[in-house]
Amino acid sequence: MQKQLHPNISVDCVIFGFDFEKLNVLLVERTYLHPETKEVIFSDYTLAGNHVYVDENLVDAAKRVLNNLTGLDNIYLEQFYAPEDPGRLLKKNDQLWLKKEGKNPEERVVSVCYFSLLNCKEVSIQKKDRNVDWHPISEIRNLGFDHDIILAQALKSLQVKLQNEPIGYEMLPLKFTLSQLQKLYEVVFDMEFDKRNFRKKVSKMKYLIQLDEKQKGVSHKPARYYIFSRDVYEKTKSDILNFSV
Amino acid sequence: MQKQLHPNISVDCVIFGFDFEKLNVLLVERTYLHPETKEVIFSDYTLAGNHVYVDENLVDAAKRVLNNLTGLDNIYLEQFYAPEDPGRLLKKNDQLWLKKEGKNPEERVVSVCYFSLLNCKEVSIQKKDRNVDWHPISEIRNLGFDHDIILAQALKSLQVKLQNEPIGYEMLPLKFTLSQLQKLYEVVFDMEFDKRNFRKKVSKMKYLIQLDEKQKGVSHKPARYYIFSRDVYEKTKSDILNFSV
DNA sequence: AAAAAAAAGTGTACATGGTACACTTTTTTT
DNA sequence: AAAAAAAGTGTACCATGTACACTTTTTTTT
Repeated sequence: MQKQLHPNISVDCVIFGFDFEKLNVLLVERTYLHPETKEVIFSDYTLAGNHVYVDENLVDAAKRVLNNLTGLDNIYLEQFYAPEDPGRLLKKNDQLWLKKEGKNPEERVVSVCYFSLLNCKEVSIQKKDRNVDWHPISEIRNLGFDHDIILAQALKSLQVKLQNEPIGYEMLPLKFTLSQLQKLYEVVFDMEFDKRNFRKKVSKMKYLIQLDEKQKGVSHKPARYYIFSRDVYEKTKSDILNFSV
Repeated sequence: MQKQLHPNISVDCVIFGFDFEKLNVLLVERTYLHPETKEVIFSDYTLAGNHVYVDENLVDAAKRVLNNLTGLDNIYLEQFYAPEDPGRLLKKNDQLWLKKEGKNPEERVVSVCYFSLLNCKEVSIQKKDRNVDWHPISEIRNLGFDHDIILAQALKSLQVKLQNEPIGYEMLPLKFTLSQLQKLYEVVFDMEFDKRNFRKKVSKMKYLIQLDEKQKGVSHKPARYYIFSRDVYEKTKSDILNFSV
């Protein structure tokens, strides 16, 4: 891998995190100070992203961005979109920011976007010099660049994917309870589900394996733990069709 | 739109066409002759694609490529993938070809890929100087560049999309029969369906509207024609969830 | 020690949707 | 008039989705 960033190619990462209560997205604060007076000209948030090295695989670049913020490797990543508009970086604030960052603000940048899935509780965010933190998805608006559009696409793609594959486990700890799993589906789809029906449904998933172990330290009846078996999943998944619309 | 192609950004189009019998893809023949002896060094096929103009929207570039080959506007287009490998154009034949085309073969090119849907019978292919034609998807292999990978992704994306939205109509004439619609689903999913069950299923789709008109000039009982009503579809589509895996 | 609080865990009846399956009808061709 | 070709049609069974409320287990509080 050659150590030079390509001026026209970037990746952006929509990093979803579940904290057992809400669906969150990892955002980077962007505060632009007046070059002389140092007063705040604007301050907002963006997704995590970076240009790719000239000889770097796109998904490797996304992994690098993710590793930079979380210190983690082997995180679930899914390519979902590339913004189409050549004017995607031309808003006034974005231009100021790009200049400050030493970029040529006129340069067209095609960004290939990935979403990744994490359990908030198991990540320690590597802040370094930047202010990086989880934000509940319901409260996110007015992101920098075209990142509102990218985030909206990411959520749709996550929903489609979660309808078709059991990727929710990527956002849960190794051992989790059925209530936690249900809450995860509820926050991703922004819907509530009936507890008995949800359990009936997941009880058919053979790759969901009940442990003898129970929760500890909770001030109510402790729940049974479950684990996800990738092995069982890979062996039992069958390509069922239902062109439902 | 500035009339200069960006050296690092391209679009590729997987143009699917249905001919009432098979699923086809529009391919461009690529024959490389020895610069002096004019003997054929290699000859194969590629998807349709082109670099984008420096100030051109990606989807507009895909529309342009499509219009170039078919003369058509307002064709269904869906972005589905961007190849990730920086070495995607480095195979020997591809390098020869790029040089011949006046491109810098060392230059990294990120391609954003679209699939589009057509009815073969309603398209007259604009061959110009190139040999462009429909190829049954089952017979396609060893495409140039990384186009085998792109095509495989396109087919998966088409299947997912067709399971969730009634985009099959994009590959049929305005008026079509239920047998034609069934055949379309069969070739896309490479499965056979039961006629009665298929009809029971589509009879629930209110945007499928039966006409009084019947087929003419067929040597058997003529079938009723149906049309797709986008209006009815848009009004009745409800976001039903089934996280089925 | 008893009561309250909190969430876990459980079953049934009904409606809807999927699946397996074969013959009659209508039209053209011979 | 008969044959060929594809259109068109219904039922029984099984699986899945949905609506719905109480008991159990544990901790916390009094």
